[in-house]
Amino acid sequence: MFAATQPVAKTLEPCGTPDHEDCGLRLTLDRLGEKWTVMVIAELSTGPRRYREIERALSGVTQRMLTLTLRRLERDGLVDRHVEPTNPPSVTYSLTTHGLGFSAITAGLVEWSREHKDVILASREAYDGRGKG
Amino acid sequence: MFAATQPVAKTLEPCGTPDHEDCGLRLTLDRLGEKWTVMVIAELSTGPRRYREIERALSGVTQRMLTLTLRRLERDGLVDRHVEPTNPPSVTYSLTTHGLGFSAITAGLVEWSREHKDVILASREAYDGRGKG
DNA sequence: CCGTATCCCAAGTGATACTG
DNA sequence: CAGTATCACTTGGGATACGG
Repeated sequence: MFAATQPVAKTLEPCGTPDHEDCGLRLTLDRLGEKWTVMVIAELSTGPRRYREIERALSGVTQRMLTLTLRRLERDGLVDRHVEPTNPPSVTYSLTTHGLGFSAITAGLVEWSREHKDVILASREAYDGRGKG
Repeated sequence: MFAATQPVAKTLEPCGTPDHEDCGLRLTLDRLGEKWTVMVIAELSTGPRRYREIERALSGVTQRMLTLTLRRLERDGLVDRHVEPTNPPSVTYSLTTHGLGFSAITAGLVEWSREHKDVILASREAYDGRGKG
């Protein structure tokens, strides 16, 4: 009960310096900031999926964006792409070991978001409700 | 050693559905995706700071972006803004209890990023190095 | 000291059409 | 099935100048 008024999360400090680029945080945030990344990771976190399966799971995604997202995740070594040379071809995506660790991080994010959704929304309403007395 | 080939992070699945907007993940990701959010949180994670102190700590930030970032964090209830009506005025920012929890989440992100920076960079180089034999 | 107001550009994204 | 190509739009963010 004493920590609330006096924050003590030293872990974060080294990345607030001018040298923050060097700590690699931007690499992660750039990926995370993209619209479909977490949902793709989420879909793959329960097992390998084919392109079409991911597309169907992510309501609203365009082929362009799905492919872009998958390519970037593959480039960063988070996702593995396997092509079965049938006709028509069958392409399967899965998380790498590296990607699996990433999915654990995002899982914490998802959980926190779900738990604090209402707090955030309420806070916004209160904030926006100012302007008169 | 058995988990690497068969991912099992069920926690993520509910947010990959078409109803993903409802889980509040987007609220968190929108904030996180912004360029200066994590660095502001990082700076405040070790204690309250005045506007000018944050500005100096975040090399390269403009007043416009710093103010924008702080306002959005305040609106979401993550940061508290305290004005001391001196002349000239003194404004102090600090993490709320809510924000402190958020900083814990981002701390995990920072740590993971630092540990995997090299893996990501190497993976990119390997990926980009394709095109010939 | 602590902001706000404008302008402007680049990047992320969506829509749509086409292909091996 | 699994993409690629093109275009057009919207938003984030930097530069700069001004104000209480």
